[in-house]
Amino acid sequence: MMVESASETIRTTPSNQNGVSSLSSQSDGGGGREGGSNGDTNGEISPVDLLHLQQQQALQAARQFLLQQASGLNSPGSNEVKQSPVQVPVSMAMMSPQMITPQQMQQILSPPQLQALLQQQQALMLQQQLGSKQLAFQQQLIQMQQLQQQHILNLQRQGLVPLQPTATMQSLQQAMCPSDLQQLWKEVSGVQSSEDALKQAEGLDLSTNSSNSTSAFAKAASAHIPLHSLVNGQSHTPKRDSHEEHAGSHPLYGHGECKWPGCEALCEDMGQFIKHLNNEHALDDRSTAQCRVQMQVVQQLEIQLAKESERLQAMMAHLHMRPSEPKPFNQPRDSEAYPEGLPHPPTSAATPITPLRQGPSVISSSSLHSHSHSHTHGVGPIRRRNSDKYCTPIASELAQNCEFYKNADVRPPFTYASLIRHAILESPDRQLTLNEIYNWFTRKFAYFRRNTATWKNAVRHNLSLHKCFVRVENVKGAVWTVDEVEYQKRRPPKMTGSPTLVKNMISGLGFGSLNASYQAALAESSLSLLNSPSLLTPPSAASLNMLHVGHDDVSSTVEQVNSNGSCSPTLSPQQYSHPVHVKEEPTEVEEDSRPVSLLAGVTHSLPLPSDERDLEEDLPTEELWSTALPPCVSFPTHGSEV
DNA sequence: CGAGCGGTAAACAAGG
DNA sequence: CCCTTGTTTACCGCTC
Repeated sequence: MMVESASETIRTTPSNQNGVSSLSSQSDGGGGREGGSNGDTNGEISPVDLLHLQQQQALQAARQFLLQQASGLNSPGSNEVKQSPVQVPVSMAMMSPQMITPQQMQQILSPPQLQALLQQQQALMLQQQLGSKQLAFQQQLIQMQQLQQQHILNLQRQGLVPLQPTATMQSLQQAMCPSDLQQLWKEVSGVQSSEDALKQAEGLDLSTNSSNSTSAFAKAASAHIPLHSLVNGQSHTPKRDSHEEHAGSHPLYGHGECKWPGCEALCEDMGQFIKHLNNEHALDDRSTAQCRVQMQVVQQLEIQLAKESERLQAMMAHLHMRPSEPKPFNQPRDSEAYPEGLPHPPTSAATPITPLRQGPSVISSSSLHSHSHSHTHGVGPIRRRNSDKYCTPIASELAQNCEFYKNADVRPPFTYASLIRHAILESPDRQLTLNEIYNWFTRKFAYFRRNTATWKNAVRHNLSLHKCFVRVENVKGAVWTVDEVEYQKRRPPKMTGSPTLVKNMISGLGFGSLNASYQAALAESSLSLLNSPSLLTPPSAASLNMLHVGHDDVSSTVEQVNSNGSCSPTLSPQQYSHPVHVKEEPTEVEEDSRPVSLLAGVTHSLPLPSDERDLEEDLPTEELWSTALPPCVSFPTHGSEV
């Protein structure tokens, strides 16, 4: 009835102001993270340096090209231009070339244009060997570099480019020859162009997306250095993120958080962190186990990187033959297509967009509601009782498809209550303010970057409605905590043995489970474009092991935390949140500043064997088992556990 | 068919 | 006065 129309209006109204305002602080920050990627200077000229040089040349060239275009020097007949015409806005052309700053360029040019410029000019550059000019333009290079990063941030902000992938991309760039690099840029620009077009066609409020992710993106970008070192498998830690450096010069400390896998404990300063490190991560079985896992992670990533690089080269080689053929890796953007595929964008050169039902439970569920729903609210209700409550371990689900949800405008197949709970439990203190919950939603799900009025209302509604959410007064206001007991209580035992459920679960978990997690882990470190068949290649025993563990991962982070202080699910709510531990810092910043990097992602999936044990004991929530269960296994009823 | 659940909408109040 | 936060009620659709 009126509901529909109402929702429609809501959907179209730019109601995202809240999110924007709350997160607006990040804005410009993305700018000059230059230090990271190229800052490390050694006397020697390594291949990496050379590649950087190439990059810079391309950037410089892009700038030159831009200037040329601005001054009307660009000849439309140029091959490169023909390939991907770049229209420079009038405003641009009217500007004096000398006055154009990278920032201005960024503002003037759309990301696709920028990318196109980069690629075109890079091609020109390389061909004409204009490298000799580079010294004269060193300053410009730096600017362009910043521009590039800003641009990437922009893209990420729009959800067009996954966070981690960016980091990986840089690694890849550094590992590839110039021509490859050039090609890569082409690939990216192509995708972005199309995706951009789609977005714009959709009339989506890009600003909305940008609102919350921006700072996160910035951080992610800044976090690419550690990642890079990680991917390279070198122990040498290149110049770390400047932030981290300043914050305290410990690799495991940054943004006020302990970066020990799965920890994320808040530490106000270095001293506190050191203390925490010594206390919580002393040399014990657990820590060593975590180290081992981390090593596996690194190993696996290295292997995967090699594979992906190889594949990428093959792809590029292939595409080079047929430049007209659009890059297949970009997934359909619309929310309809996504649910069909895997949470990890399944489309690839080899796998057309066939509705794979194998995927993680998400698929079945999300496609389920998106289709079964009669609501016309731009987005079907989350409605997904079965999977949510009994089947889909939200934690593992999120762990697996974190990247997917982050970038795809797909409604997560979880109830609000589940999501809220997860958000809260995932927080360091197991307590969040309403606004923090909002931020979590927007940060984790592209979907929740719009229709803010609707879902925020739903969040509040759920918080108030469900007993499992406990409001705790704080010095600085109120925070919400989870009463796990209540939460478990509200899961009726009715589900036991429901045929439907089992069916769902089986189909949901299917064989996709392991691979899904594997992909998820990789997704953390791979470009979305890397989501191709090879990702599905059976992981090594080690990786399997790791990933298997990784499954519990998010839950583990949660559970693990729980196990820290109090371990039993039967504990009182209070134990999940020491009531009066208030966060001091601006939460948005802190939250967003969390480097959502591969490292972080993988980190989550670090629960070691020991942790696994703990987890099982600690929180026999649904999260656990889907993850631990092999595909197609009968499911113990969740209710029976509690 | 009804109960229960989840999602959505909306009214309202309190506080900043 | 507006916005945020929080509570509450009502309704709808879905599943069981």
